[in-house]
Amino acid sequence: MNKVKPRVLPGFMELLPQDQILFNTMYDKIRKVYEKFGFLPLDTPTIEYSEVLLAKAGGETEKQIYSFNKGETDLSLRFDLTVPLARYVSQRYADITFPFKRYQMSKVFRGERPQKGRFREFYQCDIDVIGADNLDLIYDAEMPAVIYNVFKELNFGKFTIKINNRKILNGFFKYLELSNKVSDILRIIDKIDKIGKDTVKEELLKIDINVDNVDKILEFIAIDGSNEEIITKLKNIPIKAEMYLQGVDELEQVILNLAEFGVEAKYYKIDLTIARGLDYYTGSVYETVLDELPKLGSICSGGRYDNLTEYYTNQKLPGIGISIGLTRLFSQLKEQNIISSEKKSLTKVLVLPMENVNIKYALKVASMLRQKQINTDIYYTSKNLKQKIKYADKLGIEYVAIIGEEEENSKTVMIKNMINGKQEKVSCDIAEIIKKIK
RNA sequence: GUGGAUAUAGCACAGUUGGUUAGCGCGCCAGUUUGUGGCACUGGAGGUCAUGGGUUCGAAUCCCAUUUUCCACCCCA
Repeated sequence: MNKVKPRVLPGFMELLPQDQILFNTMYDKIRKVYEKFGFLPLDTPTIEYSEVLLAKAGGETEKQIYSFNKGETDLSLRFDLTVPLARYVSQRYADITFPFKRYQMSKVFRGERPQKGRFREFYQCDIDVIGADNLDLIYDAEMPAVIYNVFKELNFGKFTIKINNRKILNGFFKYLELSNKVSDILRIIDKIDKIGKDTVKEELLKIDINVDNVDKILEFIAIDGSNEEIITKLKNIPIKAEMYLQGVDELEQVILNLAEFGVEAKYYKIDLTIARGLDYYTGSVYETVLDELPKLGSICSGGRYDNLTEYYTNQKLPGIGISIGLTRLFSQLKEQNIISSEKKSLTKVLVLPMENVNIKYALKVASMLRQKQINTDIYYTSKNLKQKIKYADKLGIEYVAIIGEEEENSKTVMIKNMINGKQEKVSCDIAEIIKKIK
């Protein structure tokens, strides 16, 4: 009989248990920090009506979305968690308490060519705050504060949260009378870290911006210094457009507030080249990089969007959010050996009943341990003791509880420490057993 | 969508100008040890050499096509 070759689609990450344990550890750490800041869990459907997901989309997003039909219905797999959130708050406006803070950590799907660090199915770990009518500027500082706490907790080394404000860029481009090319310009300057100043200049010239303005743009986004110095320089530029002034003002507030959130100053930095490709951002924008691994690019990004729900409702529901691409982050850090899998099992004690032993006794021992919240497994398969112990060894299980005829008759358990090889017979009493495995 | 590579055992690979029965390592199974793992030794299973066609006395090796996967661009997490 011809066998079907077992395989998974390219761009879909699938892990061995030891890697999955590591992945889940990261996932749990992120979730805990999100919850610590008051974000509520949300789980929207993986599949939505195409018209809902595509309400706003266009261009690249639309090309990359997985769509299909079931009967008469046009369906699509979600390609991010932000659009479903916009749908959710628009739909459930009456039942939600605002400001609505939610987190969602789930898989999203994008039908693009997979490559290094680029998946077609991947986890996004999002937090967003949605306000009714307005959303206080304090949240623009809370977002990076949460990021700071997450990456401190994950402990991958020094990182920098780069902060900018779209209003500053938009105001500046308006001042140069380039308003009709804003999204192209943003996309190009956003790549400056990757492609360099000269290529950015070339590309800007290519979209018909005159040399004079190209130089002004490059000069503007190159403004550098301490956060305070950058703010001062921005204020000294004689642009009177309200949007620009408002952007500078917001950015200044965010920087001031961040200190109040207890974020160490060296972990955040104003960077005027941060533009973000997505065009729905309207205010603060963020990108986070690991200082030691700049090649990974942004490991967490987001920003403020004021109009994302306009396709679903007349209610004004401004929001702000950030997203960690966990699948990419995990795969890249694993490849760079920044993180490595240590545990192959979550079992603390493996109970090994010998042949001829009444299984009831083994089950009783396991139950006692489980009642004390100790992860316990029993090896049921009929094999010799050597193989059973080998199983524990291969999975890195710390303790085995050997139960043979001797133990059963004397109501004892042989507890063996697999790390140092020592073993000792103790009476079948949970307190005695716990003493041995602590 | 554009460009460049790749394909040999479960995994990672070697395989000479084309030459008998395609190899090594890891992993897997068993034994040396029937109540004790890691180490060592011994043995074993596992391959239509991606697929199809061509050249040749003879193809994993050369040619063509298809497929696959990877890398880069675009875009993005």
